Amino acid sequence: MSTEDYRLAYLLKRAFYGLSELTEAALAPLGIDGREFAVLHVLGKQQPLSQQDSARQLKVDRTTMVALVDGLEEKRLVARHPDPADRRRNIVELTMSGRETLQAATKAADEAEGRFLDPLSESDVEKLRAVLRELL
Amino acid sequence: MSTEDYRLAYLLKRAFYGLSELTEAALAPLGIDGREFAVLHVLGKQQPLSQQDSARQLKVDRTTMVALVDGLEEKRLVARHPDPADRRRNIVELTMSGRETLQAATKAADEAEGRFLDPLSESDVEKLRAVLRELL
DNA sequence: TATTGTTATACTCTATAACTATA
DNA sequence: TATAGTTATAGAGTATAACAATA
Repeated sequence: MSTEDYRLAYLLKRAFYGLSELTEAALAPLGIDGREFAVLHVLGKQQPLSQQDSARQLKVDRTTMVALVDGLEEKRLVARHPDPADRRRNIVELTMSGRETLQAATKAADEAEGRFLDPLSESDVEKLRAVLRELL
Repeated sequence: MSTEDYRLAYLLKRAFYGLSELTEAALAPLGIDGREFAVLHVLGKQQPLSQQDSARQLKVDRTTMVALVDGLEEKRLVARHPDPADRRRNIVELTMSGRETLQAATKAADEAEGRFLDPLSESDVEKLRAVLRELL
């Protein structure tokens, strides 16, 4: 029952990495990792997006996005094609298989999240989400 | 006011990185970064510690710890000496300057944390800490 | 001139394997 | 044999700079 003055940054880091580990393990059988899931998730919410717009939403560099989309395209989960309205841009869209994988991945990630949040009451979970959203 | 279904992992990551950025900036004038502060903090709570024990508490690899202690020793914030009871071990201790830096760094990090948590009420802050501790 | 995507490159952080010295 | 610290090395993940195509 010690007061154990953990730094907040330490608590947040441990929580993030703890959840990430569970999520990565849950996604592995689907052949994707957490970063790829994040891309699919963003595209699932708002399609179509250019690579640059996707990168902005994920807060990653556009050069990072190239490699990320390369990987997903190789797996046939997304497709690129030039934007007719501005041919400098690549439109990135989920394929049929990408939509299916997104759905399965969302279920797997939700289950991992559920296990991670198991020690908390429903109201604590809601409170945690609300407080974290407030901090954005 | 949209429901904006952010993934929990995304919220935790953003919170962690947001706080980290503020903390790194607050520590920079003291000549240390967040990881070095974490080492000083652990040593401040429980001294003396071997390198390996410090590494375990910080959940980093012992090879990572070598470089970390190298840096802090160069800055004369910690000192290493062999444990007389077991000469394979290095005892790591804060120097006088290390204690002073730890004190100043704690103040700076607390202020950064305060700014980060500014949008929350006192009770929300306590709740956040409690819930995160519960998740460990 | 500015922007998008791309490539090559470099940097940071971390971990693995092999070595040494001690136990 | 096993452990603590060290070193060399390699692997993620990310960012910077430079270039081609397009606006």
